[in-house]
Amino acid sequence: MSGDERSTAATQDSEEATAALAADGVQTVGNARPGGRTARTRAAVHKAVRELIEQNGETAPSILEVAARSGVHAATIYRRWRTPEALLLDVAVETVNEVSPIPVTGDLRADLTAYTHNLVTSTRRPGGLGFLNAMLTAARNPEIGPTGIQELVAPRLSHFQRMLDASGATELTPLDLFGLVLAPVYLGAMIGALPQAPDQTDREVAEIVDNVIAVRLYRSSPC
Amino acid sequence: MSGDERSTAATQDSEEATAALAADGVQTVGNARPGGRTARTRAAVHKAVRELIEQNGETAPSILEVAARSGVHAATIYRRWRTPEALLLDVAVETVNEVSPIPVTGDLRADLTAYTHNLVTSTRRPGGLGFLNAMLTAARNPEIGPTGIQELVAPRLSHFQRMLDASGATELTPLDLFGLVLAPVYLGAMIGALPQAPDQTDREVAEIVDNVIAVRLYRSSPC
DNA sequence: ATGCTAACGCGAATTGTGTTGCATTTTAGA
DNA sequence: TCTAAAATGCAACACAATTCGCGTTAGCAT
Repeated sequence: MSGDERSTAATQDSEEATAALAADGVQTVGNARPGGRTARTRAAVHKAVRELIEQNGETAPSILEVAARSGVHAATIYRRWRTPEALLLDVAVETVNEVSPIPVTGDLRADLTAYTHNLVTSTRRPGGLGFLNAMLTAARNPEIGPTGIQELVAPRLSHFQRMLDASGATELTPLDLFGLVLAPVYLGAMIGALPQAPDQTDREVAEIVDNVIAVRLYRSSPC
Repeated sequence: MSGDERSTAATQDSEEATAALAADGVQTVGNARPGGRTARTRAAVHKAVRELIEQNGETAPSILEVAARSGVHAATIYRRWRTPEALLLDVAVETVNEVSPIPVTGDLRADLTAYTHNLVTSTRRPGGLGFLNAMLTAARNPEIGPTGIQELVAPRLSHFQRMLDASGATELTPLDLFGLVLAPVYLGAMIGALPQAPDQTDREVAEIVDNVIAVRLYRSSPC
């Protein structure tokens, strides 16, 4: 958040998708004015949401709570985000893009290990399942639909593609990584299967990465 | 639902877990009386929930809607299930146990293929993501906690264990299947990555099963 | 069959959530 | 600087969700 008030500048190429969906409540009919006060209230609301999540753990904050904490009037929040789910999704997407970079060094195992370790750690934090929940809610929302979800996911998938390209892993697709890394980590966290001790985290991460390697090997030569 | 009114008889060993958590609103202080009318209203409510899900797709029904449709008074539903989430979870767990059997023939690939195919198909139905959502909500509920979730999942895991035992796949654990099969299918359905054409389903299923085989081979001999 | 009481139905009361009209402030452009 | 309109604050409002008290029904044990 630093000193700059304009929090509109999120991360990399995922911004359009975020703006297109999450903050869809905005009336951009005439000439929009995203600067100044608008950015300021947006930042205040986001900040309040993050703090509330930090406090309350997995219990999602209501719009009324966010309004009280941020000092922004509830009607304003309703007008801009429409529903608590949309607000949470907006914050979640922005947070993920800030917090979970996808490394591209050319060493597949190293990249995957770094990314997975980061992912596992983040799912343990209070509200760590918030992103999954926000995505799932969006996926179940008929207003958004499959197309909308894919727009949200697309930038992450393309980053995975870069990681794979850099290491020459042509046997794998971004969707494979999604299924072999993201999916088990999130659902593992969900059923509380992830180890709590930090030293066991490394073993868990290594196992997941090994699975990816195993699939890659199997596809290149089904011995 | 057949002719029998007592829907209390669910499936296999997952019943205790269901009763212990989902229907926790029941006052079992004195001498309980789960038969007769109680079972009848429970059946009516469950039936209404299923029908509403079938109609409305992914949009979760409210308690008021369920009350209207089932003919059971809303206050009664509130008293027994406390929240819509608990009700949905109750129905979801029961449905899964009825709809998704875990085959045990001794042939790992065959068992996995049958199970996965069933799973993929069920996630496509209206409300197919309802179970995932119900579990996730439960996982995020502090009242339930990690212990509660594990109780819900335990019976399924033990079934997976039987499947693995029968085929001598000692390299794999039930959690592996959870991470390699359940997780990717659910999250794949979530981001709309699953193919829609029925003939592509087989390819998708085969790919997932192959992944499991690959991991098993890799662990038995990391060539 | 008879009594005890859990479970239910009913309707009112309460709370919480989301909407709308209007005055005021603030932004972006002329 | 000045102006049109976008964004916000405010308060009243409409509506849905949840709880409560109380009388009635119906399992279950005796």
